[in-house]
Amino acid sequence: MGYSPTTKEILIDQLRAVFVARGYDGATLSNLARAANLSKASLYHHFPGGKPEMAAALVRHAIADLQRKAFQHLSGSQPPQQRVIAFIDGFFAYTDAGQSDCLLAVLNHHNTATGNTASQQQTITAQFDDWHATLASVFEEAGAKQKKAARQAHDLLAALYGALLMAKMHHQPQLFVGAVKRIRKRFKTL
Amino acid sequence: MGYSPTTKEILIDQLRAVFVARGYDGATLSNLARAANLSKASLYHHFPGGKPEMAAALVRHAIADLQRKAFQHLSGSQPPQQRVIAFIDGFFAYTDAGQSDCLLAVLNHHNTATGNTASQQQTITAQFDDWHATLASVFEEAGAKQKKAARQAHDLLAALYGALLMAKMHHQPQLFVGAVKRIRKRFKTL
DNA sequence: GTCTATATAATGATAGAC
DNA sequence: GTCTATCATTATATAGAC
Repeated sequence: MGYSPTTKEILIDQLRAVFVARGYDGATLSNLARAANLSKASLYHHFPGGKPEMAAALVRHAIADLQRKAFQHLSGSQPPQQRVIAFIDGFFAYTDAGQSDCLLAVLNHHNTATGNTASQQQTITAQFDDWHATLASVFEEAGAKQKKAARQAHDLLAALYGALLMAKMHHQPQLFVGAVKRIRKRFKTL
Repeated sequence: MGYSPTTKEILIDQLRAVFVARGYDGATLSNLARAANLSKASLYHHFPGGKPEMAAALVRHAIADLQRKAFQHLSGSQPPQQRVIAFIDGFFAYTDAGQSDCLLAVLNHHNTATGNTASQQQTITAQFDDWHATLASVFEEAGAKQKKAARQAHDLLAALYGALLMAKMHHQPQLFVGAVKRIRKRFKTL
């Protein structure tokens, strides 16, 4: 049987699209309300704290989503090489084959934005530190020493996010598809 | 004798810092005026077109800066391998060793922002397409076939921008230093 | 839960003095 | 070239009816 998203999950996804496309400051309540087919007042019913609370909920949701779709695969019982590949494919799925940007990367940028609390940034940074450690431990399992494993983990994440960014700069989401294929090959033999 | 920046160049650099830190929508005229030690009205004297004109001038400036510091080195008379290394080092210098973000990447994101004209995005995209072609041609000179050279160029740019982004996500600009060293090694033998 | 209407603050932008 | 003062618009946020 299929998965039925709750109405709140639908709402969150509609809001996420606006934040991803326009950034924190570019996402106005009018934009958000229009995307959700709601009035601004109704948005305040769902998120009494306004935009900061929306962003906080979206960040939590995005972290859970990326964890479930990609990093989850690093904790399986398969050999480490296979887990890394599964992670890469999961990340590919998370970005919708390069057509959707990562909300965490988008929201992380605005360091000093007005209502975008510093704690949000801290949450994102802490999560990425954690993810990096998880990925590095898999590379250690595969035989790499600690420092090398940390470097490999960093390079893999940079390659994925860099490919996503470059595809966006060239306005060719397809470039991400090819880039991920090459990243896959590069990390197939650790 | 040292290089003396004009007052307008100083102004542009002050404004650039705000746009890089806060993005297009997050950079308010109050922010910009404060950073430049000017009133909002004075900013309109220098840029009668307001924020869009500022952004246009900043994009032109950033393109010239990145061209001069990094991509310029691809057009030398040295062997292609040395030119690629010089380009990587130039990009490293452009980002101030990973401590400064690339304005072009920042402004490219906000696709549908209010006053951020679509033509600005087109300018950036066209410039990156051009830079990619230049870099690919150097890889071709080094012996790679057309398609492989294009892939190598894409992967190098993705690696550099990805490393910059990841260092920012982890709030550790130092990570960029190490990442660039590894990118250097990886592309030393084409 | 959703809406209309409204309050308050901030933003982009201009007029005009110096 | 710079400023203060001001305007029109938009933004965030709330009140209160249904």
